Amino acid sequence: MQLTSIWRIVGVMKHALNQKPNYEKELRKAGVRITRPRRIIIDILTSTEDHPDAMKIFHRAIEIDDSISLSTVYRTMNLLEEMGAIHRHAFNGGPSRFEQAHGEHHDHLIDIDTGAVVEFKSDKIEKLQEEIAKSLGYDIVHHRLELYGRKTRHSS
Amino acid sequence: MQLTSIWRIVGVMKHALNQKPNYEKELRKAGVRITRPRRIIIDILTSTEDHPDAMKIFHRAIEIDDSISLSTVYRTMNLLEEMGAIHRHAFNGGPSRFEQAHGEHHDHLIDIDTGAVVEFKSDKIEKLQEEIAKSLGYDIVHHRLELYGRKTRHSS
DNA sequence: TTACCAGTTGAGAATCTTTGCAACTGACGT
DNA sequence: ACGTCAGTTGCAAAGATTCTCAACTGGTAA
Repeated sequence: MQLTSIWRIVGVMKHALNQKPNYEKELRKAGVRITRPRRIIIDILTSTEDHPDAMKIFHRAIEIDDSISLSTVYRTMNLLEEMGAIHRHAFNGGPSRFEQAHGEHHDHLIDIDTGAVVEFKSDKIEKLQEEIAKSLGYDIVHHRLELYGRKTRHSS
Repeated sequence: MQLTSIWRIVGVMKHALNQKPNYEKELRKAGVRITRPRRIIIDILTSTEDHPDAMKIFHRAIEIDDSISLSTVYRTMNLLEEMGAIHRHAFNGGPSRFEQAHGEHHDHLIDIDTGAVVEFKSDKIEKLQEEIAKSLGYDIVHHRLELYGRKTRHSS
């Protein structure tokens, strides 16, 4: 898998660095209260490699503290998404699934046949986005870029 | 509002041209059956300027044919979204709202304070997307780019 | 360490969206 | 025109997500 200067596969870095960002500190700095349910949910998200949906997160959470409610899971997912700490994916009508943002922003390429997600990042695209927003009179707070594709068929 | 070569505001074109794309023909060509409910829903979408949610579309639809069901509205919205004929927007937890794609693909800048949507298109960004997908071994089927921003504050 | 209070939670109701299935209907060939 | 059948539909039920509100609890300041 080759890397060029305009983008790189963040998934690679993720495993290479293998260190959890300190979300607690970050969130606190942003004025978010760190409660017991939130700490547990964040722990679950930072220590998994898959893309669980709300119900799955809920089940893992009540194993640690069975007083946590599903509402809180949903509320926390929305909060973390707004804070940019996690990303949400939705495949053909199914429930939303989440993954941590690994501290760094990145975009997604979704395989429409398998649902597999490849993470990548392009500074060039981000720069163009800034340009566009500026000329429309806006400052970008965050963005979402999802490419939906299918594996290239080589001469069959 | 100035236009440059890298992007243009599609919303402007929309009003300037003011002509409905012939979705029926397009969809038929793509192998989609044009049923009575679908025709009605498409008519509603192509003749409105706002961004109605499923319930609103449903109510407008049953005024024309009261046998149409809400499920069909939802199913049709999903179908049209997959076909690229409409776009879906979701603001802070509320129900999804839809708008026709005006035949041409375009991206969105969403004002996080007001929910206002500005449509734009950048060929440069699309080209970069193609490049990235190709080097990851994929062909892009469609994509979604949403910028979330806030009006730039000028020297106050 | 304590009291305070705005922000958060749990529980369940409400809302939004998808699904299963039997009945129905476009599109196509005759 | 007519029959056929895969694709659609309406309905009801299930599933997913948000909301309401009284009770609770982090963070802050005395």
